[in-house]
Amino acid sequence: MARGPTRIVDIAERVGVSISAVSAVLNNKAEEARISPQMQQRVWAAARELGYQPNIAARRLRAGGHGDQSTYLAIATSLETSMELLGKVVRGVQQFAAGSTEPIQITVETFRRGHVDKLPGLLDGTRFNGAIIANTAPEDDEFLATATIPVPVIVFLREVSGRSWVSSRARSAGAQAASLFMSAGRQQPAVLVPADQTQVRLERQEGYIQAFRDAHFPVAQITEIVSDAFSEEMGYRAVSGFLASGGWCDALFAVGDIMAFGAVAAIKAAGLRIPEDIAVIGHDDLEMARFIDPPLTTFRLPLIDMASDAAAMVLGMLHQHRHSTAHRIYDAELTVRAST
Amino acid sequence: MARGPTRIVDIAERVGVSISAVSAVLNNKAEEARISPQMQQRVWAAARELGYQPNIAARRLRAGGHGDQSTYLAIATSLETSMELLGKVVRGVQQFAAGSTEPIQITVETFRRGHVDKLPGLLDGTRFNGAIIANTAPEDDEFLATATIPVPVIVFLREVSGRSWVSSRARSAGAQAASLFMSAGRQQPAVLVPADQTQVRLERQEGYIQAFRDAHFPVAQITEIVSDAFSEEMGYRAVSGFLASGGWCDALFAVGDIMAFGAVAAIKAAGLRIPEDIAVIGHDDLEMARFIDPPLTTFRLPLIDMASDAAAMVLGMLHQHRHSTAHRIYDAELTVRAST
DNA sequence: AATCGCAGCTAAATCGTTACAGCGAAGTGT
DNA sequence: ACACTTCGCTGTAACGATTTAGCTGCGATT
Repeated sequence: MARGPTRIVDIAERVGVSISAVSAVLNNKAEEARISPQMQQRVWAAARELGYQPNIAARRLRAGGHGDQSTYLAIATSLETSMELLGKVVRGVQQFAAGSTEPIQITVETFRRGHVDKLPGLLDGTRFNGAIIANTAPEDDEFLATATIPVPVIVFLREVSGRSWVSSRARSAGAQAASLFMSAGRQQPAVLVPADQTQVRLERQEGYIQAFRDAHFPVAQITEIVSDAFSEEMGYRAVSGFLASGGWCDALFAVGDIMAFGAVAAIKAAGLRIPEDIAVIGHDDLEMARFIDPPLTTFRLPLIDMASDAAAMVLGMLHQHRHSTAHRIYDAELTVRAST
Repeated sequence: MARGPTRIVDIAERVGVSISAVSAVLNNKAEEARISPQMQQRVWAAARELGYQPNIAARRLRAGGHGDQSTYLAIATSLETSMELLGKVVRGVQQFAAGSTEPIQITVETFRRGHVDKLPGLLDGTRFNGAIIANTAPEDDEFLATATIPVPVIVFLREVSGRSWVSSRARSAGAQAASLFMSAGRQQPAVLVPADQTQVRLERQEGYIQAFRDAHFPVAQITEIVSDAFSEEMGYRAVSGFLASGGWCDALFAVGDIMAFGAVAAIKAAGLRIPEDIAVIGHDDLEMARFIDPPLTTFRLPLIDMASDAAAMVLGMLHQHRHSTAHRIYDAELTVRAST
């Protein structure tokens, strides 16, 4: 039993029959192969007792001849994330695959945030031909920067040295939010960030703060409101807590719409008006941003195009057989709505 | 060239070297295997010219010995869907996998709505040991009901005859919404549904309408507002159009929160008050439901538990080697908020 | 008595890759 | 002149499943 997973040959031995017979039975081809009913029973019984699971890799290898030998492109993401990003990435990659001449199989693989090193197939190349990795934590980025990875990999919305990536000019978005607030004459800016920061969101924050500095804005400190997690709920609690404890600001930049939604609800619940008392800017332009009250001023990244591009880059690397890296940076576009 | 995808042996022949040598070079093991630099160059060049892609199945089969021979559990979903459901299903399955003694690999496979029959690996068992299928269209359900599928499959949020499924008591949720409106003395109920209905949402609608009928509610017709798609935007447009064209109702049940969000915005934009003029009930209890203005009364399904259950059922079927079916039904729980 | 047909199997090839155990030639040391 | 090492490879056995082409008895037919 220490032999590891049960194979067809194990069943064959136990029953005392050939592996062809077992295969026929298990594939419901017993009639064609003229296997007697009692033999079928014995095979099924043995399969159940031994806990047989077909080996998918072997099956696919065998079937591969006439079937689809396509390129496997993985979208790897950590789960501790809003699914909206994943949806757009999948859509973008599909868009690329639809326009590609070669057949591409898209799979979504998941890893625990900070544990991308355990992503199956990443280090041994046994799961996919290439991958787009999104939602990495700093530990993941560090791992990716130093590890030897046998398949082409592209990092999404991160800039990892030594790797190819597709990212955004995050600082500039932050700076743009800052100048919008400054030109509106706001006096006390704040920024809402999650405790588990990601690289691009951190850069948005930095760009925002830096822009005030650069403009010699007469404020000693830009208030930083930290939310326990990247969610509506935590955004709400962080801002509620801030306001309840006597905090004050008249301009709030949330580094993600999800948190901005919570913030907007918190501000209204505190009896303050948006934008009169506090102006709010978000980032991501989720569909919901237009439908909250008031509609949210926010930045939008062309995520679908970016993902499509990332897919093209992976395929390019795949064909080059080179270890060169490529990078692409996109700008976020600001949509001004009633919240500012 | 008509041979299909390039294999290692093709490269070996072209370069005039053994396949072991090629393998060593391509796996960056050239140093250990003592392959001369010029030979490495020639191998890489040939690989590039021939467009070599390693066969993942073969690699995994080979590596399988010491590696992870785990059970592959697929979550298959159509893409024309909000990702929020997918996220919860993935989380539920992961939760189950974490508590399971045997190693389970989770993959997300996608299909085009109405084309689940083209889902790779579904008919030939070459991709996964078992699958949870969500977001099917009626055509998909029909296919699943009649097709011979070699792997255990469980349908999520659908009741497909001849298959195992995990679903919800959707009619009863609709009926509950109706009785809430009736007991509040509402006069003219309406229901907001998407044009591309799904089974559970259709049943919510039917249960809602039936409940009014059963109560001999004095209304000839329950207004049905049809949204072009299941999205905030389309929900908004449908309700705006309805109100602008002189339509009237004082109670609206949206079969999904996403559409309810659009509806709420539309009602407010039309100058009507919620719930004074129109009461609104949604379904799904998305996190955002608590943070819109007014907070939305809505139903919640324990999707994560349901998905975990579905995973357990697939594993059960896998071990039984039986073609029996199993079913589980969950009730939605109503959370009353300010929108009613 | 020889042949035929059929039931009920078996043997072996195959899919593409990797790992491991050599093997001949050239160079080095004594 | 001989053994020994190093270099630069080669040959082949797996990995686990499916498929195709048989093969062996046995009863029935001619």
